[in-house]
Amino acid sequence: MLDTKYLRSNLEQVAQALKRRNFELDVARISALEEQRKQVQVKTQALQNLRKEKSKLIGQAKARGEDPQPILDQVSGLGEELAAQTRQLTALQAELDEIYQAIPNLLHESVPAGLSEEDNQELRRWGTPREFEFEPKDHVALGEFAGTMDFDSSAKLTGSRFVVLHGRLAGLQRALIQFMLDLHTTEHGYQETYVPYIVNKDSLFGTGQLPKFAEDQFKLAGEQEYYLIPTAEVPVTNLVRDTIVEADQLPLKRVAHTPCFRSEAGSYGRDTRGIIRQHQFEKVELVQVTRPQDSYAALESLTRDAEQVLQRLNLPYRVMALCGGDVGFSAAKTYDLEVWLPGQQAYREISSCSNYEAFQARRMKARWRNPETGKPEPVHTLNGSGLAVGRTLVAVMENYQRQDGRIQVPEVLQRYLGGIEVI
RNA sequence: GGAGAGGUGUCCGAGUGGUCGAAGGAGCACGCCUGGAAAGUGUGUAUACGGUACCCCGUAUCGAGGGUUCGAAUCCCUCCCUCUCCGCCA
Repeated sequence: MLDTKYLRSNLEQVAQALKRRNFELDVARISALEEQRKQVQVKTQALQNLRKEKSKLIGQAKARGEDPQPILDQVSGLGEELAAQTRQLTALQAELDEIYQAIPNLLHESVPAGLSEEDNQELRRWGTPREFEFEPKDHVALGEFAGTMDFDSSAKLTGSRFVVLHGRLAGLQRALIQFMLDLHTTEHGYQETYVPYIVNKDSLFGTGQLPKFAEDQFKLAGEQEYYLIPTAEVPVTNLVRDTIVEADQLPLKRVAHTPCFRSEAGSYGRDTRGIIRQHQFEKVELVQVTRPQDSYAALESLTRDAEQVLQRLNLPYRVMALCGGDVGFSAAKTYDLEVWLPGQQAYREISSCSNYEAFQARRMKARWRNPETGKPEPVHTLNGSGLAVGRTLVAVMENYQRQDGRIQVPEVLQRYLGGIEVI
């Protein structure tokens, strides 16, 4: 959510700024509604004031043992008028809230112009794609050859976009998770956090998945309105919802491994082969909560923390600055890490690191006490995958494959697999 | 699942129909005291929206939503959460 005060007093500028992300703001409608709201609000509050004054007089009259009837006569009919005004005000506010909640975050000035992912800007590359002396296979072929990646079973158990991993490959995924958690907790200063995989709608609203992206979520049946988490960003960031963090507690740096659940509505044709796009996947997520002045430095360091995982695994990647049209709804700026996949002969997204500035914090009422003003002010929130485990597994399989179809175990992972070097 | 207690400001905590945005304390900020500090002491210290404009004024908010009433933190209903005891259970 944008700062409504700022939005109201800078409507035209905001509308102009939002064009960079291809979003049309209905300035005329908002102005008209706001004007109406103001009128109704002033009238409502005047009536409330009148009621309060008269009620006070009644109380005082009664205390003196006088007959309050004359004053009671004065307020007859006031209740209905007030109720009508209140209904109108509530309706107007609901309409405005709906509009405001659907407005995406403002972009940081450094975000490159552009409308689609073709306009994303490559910032740097690391590593050199390996020269194969044979035709490299993709992860599906490798997994099926070894009998460790089983789509027949997952289709039987559940349906499409799920996978069953067997034996050493399942172990390799577990090793990746542990490696990532260990790296971020021991070398990058993140505190490991375990969180629920089911959250309520307030949490999803706080990070911006609701109300606009309800169809992307798995909603549970039952009396409670519960959802499976689409990413650990939701429970971990919402830890600071409705709280005031002391200045000396910032930055908060948290890392969590969770499964993630996404309906993938609207991506029916895409990435149907393999485990690139699944309804359920593992992810290690980095979350930071910072003072506003620190958030862009934090975005750089958080991105480097994610990059470290790829570097230690010796996987070639590139860093992309997403263009205005490709930055997500809640983010002000996003870097994507794309890993080289020999099976696809392409760089594919494996991490997305974003600064949300105060956008999520305002929705969540997550604040810190600014020592300079003494006032509670919204914090800045950031998160990034460090990394998407399923896709990292794909990258390891494809980059470390041997001609015989077996997979060399990256050195940093061997200690997690009892020292074995090949699976 | 059964029985009971409770949810109030940054925190603790009083308040059971009217003068309550809310006693008291802690914390924090500023001042006094001090060579300096501690102690002591004085003052201040919620958020949102609106009006007016930087001086204030109004309205709302005491877990959430509804109701009763001229008037609700206080009474009634529904829901959520926390704690204690019992039962069941990984």
